[in-house]
Amino acid sequence: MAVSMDKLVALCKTRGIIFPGSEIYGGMGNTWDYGPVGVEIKNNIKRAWWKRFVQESENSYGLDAAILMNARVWEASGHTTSFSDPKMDCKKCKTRHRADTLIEAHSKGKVNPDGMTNEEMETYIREHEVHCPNCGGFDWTPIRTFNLMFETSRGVTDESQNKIYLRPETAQGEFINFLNVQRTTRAKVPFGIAQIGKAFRNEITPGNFIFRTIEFEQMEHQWFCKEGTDQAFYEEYKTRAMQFLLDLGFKAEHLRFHDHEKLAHYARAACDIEYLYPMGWSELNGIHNRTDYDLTRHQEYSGKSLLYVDPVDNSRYIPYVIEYSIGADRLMLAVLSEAYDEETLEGGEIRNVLRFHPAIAPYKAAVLPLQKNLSEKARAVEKLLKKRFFITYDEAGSIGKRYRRQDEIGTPFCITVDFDTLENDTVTVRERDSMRQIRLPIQELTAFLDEKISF
RNA sequence: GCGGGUGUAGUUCAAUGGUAGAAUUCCAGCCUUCCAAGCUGGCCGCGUGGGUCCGAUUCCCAUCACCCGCUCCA
Repeated sequence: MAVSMDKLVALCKTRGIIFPGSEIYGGMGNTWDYGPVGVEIKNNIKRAWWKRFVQESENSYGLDAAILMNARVWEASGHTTSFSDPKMDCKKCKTRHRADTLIEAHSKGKVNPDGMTNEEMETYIREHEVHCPNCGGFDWTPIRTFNLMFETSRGVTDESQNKIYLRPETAQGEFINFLNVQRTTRAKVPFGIAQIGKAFRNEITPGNFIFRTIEFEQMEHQWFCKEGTDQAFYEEYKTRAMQFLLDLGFKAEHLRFHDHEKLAHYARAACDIEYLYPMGWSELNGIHNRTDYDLTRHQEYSGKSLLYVDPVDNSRYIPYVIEYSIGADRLMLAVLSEAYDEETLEGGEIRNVLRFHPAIAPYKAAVLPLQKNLSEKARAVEKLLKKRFFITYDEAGSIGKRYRRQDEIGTPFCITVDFDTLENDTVTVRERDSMRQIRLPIQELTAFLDEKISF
């Protein structure tokens, strides 16, 4: 059953998963704060990804580069000049359009506006009489560009200010540290650099909850390889990226590949994995063959050699890069949508259940005394398990109510301490999905949970 | 950013130009031996800022946020 975005947002807010940003000041568009439960889920997602793509991955290394970088980085990457949308308004029907999209559509793809300046695009549209696709009118405002990079400044006085940017993507951190990582790890091509970090885009956007936000977190794995091997690695990454999602518990029918027909000028191949979000199919992650474009540009702009010297045959070359990139917040949204379930009870009442993979669940288990006068023993069990796992404790209300509270935030196991526990040190372990109960000795709980939550 | 709509406890929803009411959640107590039981008590609200008015949650303006389209892509 597909969940509506409204319900998901409401559940996230009431259960401490995600709050609207700056709420007490009336909010701040397209920003969201992860609450006590949400931050655990998100961290678990990031941890699972890191485990798969760094810890268990062949020849892969982590990195955490600075958000603020020398502004020249963005000149080299092309963001300073081209990372802005050239927009024109139709004066007749008041709709806004992208100039480059208009040109592309008008020429049926024969003209590539990527390299055109705003003046050239305006001239093209005037000379070819490109009409408004909405109302058919031909009365455009001049192009206005919206730079998508957040600007700030370095320097304490106005006079000494230097304009710098919050990074609009994390990838450049991997590219500019390519040789640092390679030298210090003595890695041989092919090897990978992974990074999880925040990026910022000053977009004018409807958000769709955490799908598109002005501040977001990317998880990226750049694979540096020799030209000629690139397309094989590209295909391999498509498989790996898909397998990761399936292992997290995504249903195959909620995922699909989308190969890009239209490629960025530097790219050799590009493909997305799309997910069926509450608002429809949309991108979850991207895999791009970026060729040697990025490293070549940085070599050119920095004046520093970024050649890799093959220690075996002493050949020198700039590696090709396969980029695998997935938005942590988008994956969070997808995980929440996928986990969301509604159960209709006998009385017709509907309750929510979040069915996360146990590795992703915020709390691995809840410790519940059957009655309040068992709390001392229950607290002891909680204390024992807390050393190893993220555990919650609840003694308020009936046992059934407490089971369902835990279901709603996706806790996979409830551990109930009852009067028999006092006699023989065993507890009831109730599983969220099956609602089945088993009896386990307290000393076996750690091994039990360890096995269940592994990813 | 443009066009349309909406803003009342944590949530769902009332009422009102004269000090906002319910259900539920939550908290405390009683009760309670495994799937939202019951009883008693309690906490919490008119998005923000102006204006009109003796008086504004209510009328007007602005602003902010959210929803639906345009737009966009990690």
